[in-house]
Amino acid sequence: MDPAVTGTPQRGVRRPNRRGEGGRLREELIEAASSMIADTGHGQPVSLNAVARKVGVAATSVYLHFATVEQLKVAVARRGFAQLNEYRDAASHGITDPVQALLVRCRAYCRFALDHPGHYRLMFGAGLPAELAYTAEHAPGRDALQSLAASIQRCQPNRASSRQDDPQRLAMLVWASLHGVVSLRIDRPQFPWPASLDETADDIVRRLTGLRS
Amino acid sequence: MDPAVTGTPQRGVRRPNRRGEGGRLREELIEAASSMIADTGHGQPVSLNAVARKVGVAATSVYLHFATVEQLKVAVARRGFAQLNEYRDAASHGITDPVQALLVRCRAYCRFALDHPGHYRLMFGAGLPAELAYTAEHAPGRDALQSLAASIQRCQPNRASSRQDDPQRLAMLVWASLHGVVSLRIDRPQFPWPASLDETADDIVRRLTGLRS
DNA sequence: TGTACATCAGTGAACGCGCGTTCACTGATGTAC
DNA sequence: TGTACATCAGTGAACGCGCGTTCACTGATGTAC
Repeated sequence: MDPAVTGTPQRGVRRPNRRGEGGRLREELIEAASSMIADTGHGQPVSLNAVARKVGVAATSVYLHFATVEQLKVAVARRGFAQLNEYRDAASHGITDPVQALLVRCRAYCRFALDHPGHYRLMFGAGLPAELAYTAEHAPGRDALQSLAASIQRCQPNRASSRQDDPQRLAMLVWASLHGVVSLRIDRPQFPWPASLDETADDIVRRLTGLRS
Repeated sequence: MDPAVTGTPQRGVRRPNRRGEGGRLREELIEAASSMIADTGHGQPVSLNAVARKVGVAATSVYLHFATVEQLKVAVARRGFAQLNEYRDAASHGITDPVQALLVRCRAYCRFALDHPGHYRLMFGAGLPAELAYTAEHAPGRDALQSLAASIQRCQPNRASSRQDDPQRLAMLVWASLHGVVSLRIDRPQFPWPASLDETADDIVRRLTGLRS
C-alpha cells in the first residue's frame, strides 16, 4: 500500500535538521497540523500522534518544541488568525469607498471560514485554547472585531447616525450573524443554501447596518 | 468520598427492572445522557461508558437498547428537538399579534440554546448524527425552519412585501444570525456580551426582516 | 592536527487511560404441562 | 400443585485501539584544548 495513503511515515525520508536548525521541526509541525486541520472539513480534532506521523517523526519529538499538545494548537490558531487578517486586508486593498470596503471585508471573512473550516472551527468554536480566549489585551479575535467596528464607523460620517447605530454594537451583530451563516454552512453541508455566499453576506451586512452604497 | 461526586456507580442501588419493563432502562439512559450533555456547557462529548456509569449499569447493558452509541445520541438529539419545539410554542401561546409572536418565538429559541448548551451543540453543531441531518422529509431542524418561515409570513400581509422579502430567505437569514449569536455566547462566555439576550434577538430579527410592530 | 567532550536533534519502549464493542454468562421470573 | 423450561434484564471479563506523556537513550556534529 502507498504510505501516503495509509498515513505511514515515509521511512528514511526525513533527515534530522542540522545543528542550530532544530527550530525547523517546529515549523514543520505547525505546518502539518495546519494542513491536517484544514482537511478535516467535518470532523474531530487532530492528535499529536497523527501530526508526528505526518511529519515522519517520533511522537516524543513534538515535546522538543511544545510543552503540551495545547501549545501546538495555540500556534496553529495564531497562524489562522494571521491568515484571516491577511485575507481580509488583501481583499479590501485599494478600495476607497468605505461601504464597499466593509462589504468586501465581510465577504472575505466568510470565504476564509468556508475555505478553511478546520481553522475556523478552532478559532471561533469551543476548542479555542484558553490562552487565546477573550482576555484583556492580546486576544486576536478581539482585534478582528475592533477592526470591523472601525470599518463600520468609517461608513457613518456619510449619514445621520442615531444612537442605535453604535459601531461597536453593529460590529457585534454583524460578526455574530456572519458567524452563524458560515458555521451552519460548514456544519450542514446538506442544507440547500443559496448559491452565493457573497450575496448572503452583503444582504446581512446591509440589513443589519442599514447602509446603502 | 461521596460516590455521587466521584461518578462511581452506587453499588446495589439499582435493581433490575421487572419483566416486561426492560424499556425503562432505555429511558433512563436517554435521561442520563441528556442531563450529562446539558451539564457540559463547555466541552467534549459524553461517552457510552460514562452514561452507563451514571445510570449504575454495566456498559454492555446499553447495547440492550441501542445498537450503537450513535443511536443513543440520535435519541438524545430527538428529545432536544422536541423540547425546543415545546419551549417555543409555549412562549408564543396566546399571542395573537404575529410580529410579537415572531419575536417571542425567536427569543425562546435563543434562550433554549443558552439554557441547554450541550443539547444545542448536539442539535446544531458538527456532531449531529447523519441520521438527523438535512434529508428530504424527516429532519427535525428542517421542520423548525419551516415553522420560522411561516411565522414570518404571518407578519407580511400587513405590509407591502417585495420580492426581497421572501419568507423562506428571511427565515434562513434570521435562523443563521440567531445561531451565530447563541453559538458565540455559548463558546465565548468571556466576551462582554450585551446583558440582554432578548434585546439582541429582537434587534436582529427586526433589522433583518424590516418589521416594526 | 588530534582528540575528548559538550551539545544538539531526535528516538524507542513503555505507561496508564478511557474508549466502543464482543462474547459467553447469570440469575430471577413467568408459563406450559 | 409441582416442576421443567423459556424468556428476560442485565453482568463481567476481555479485546484492540489511539491517545498524551515519561524516561532514559543514541548518534551525529561542532568546539576547546
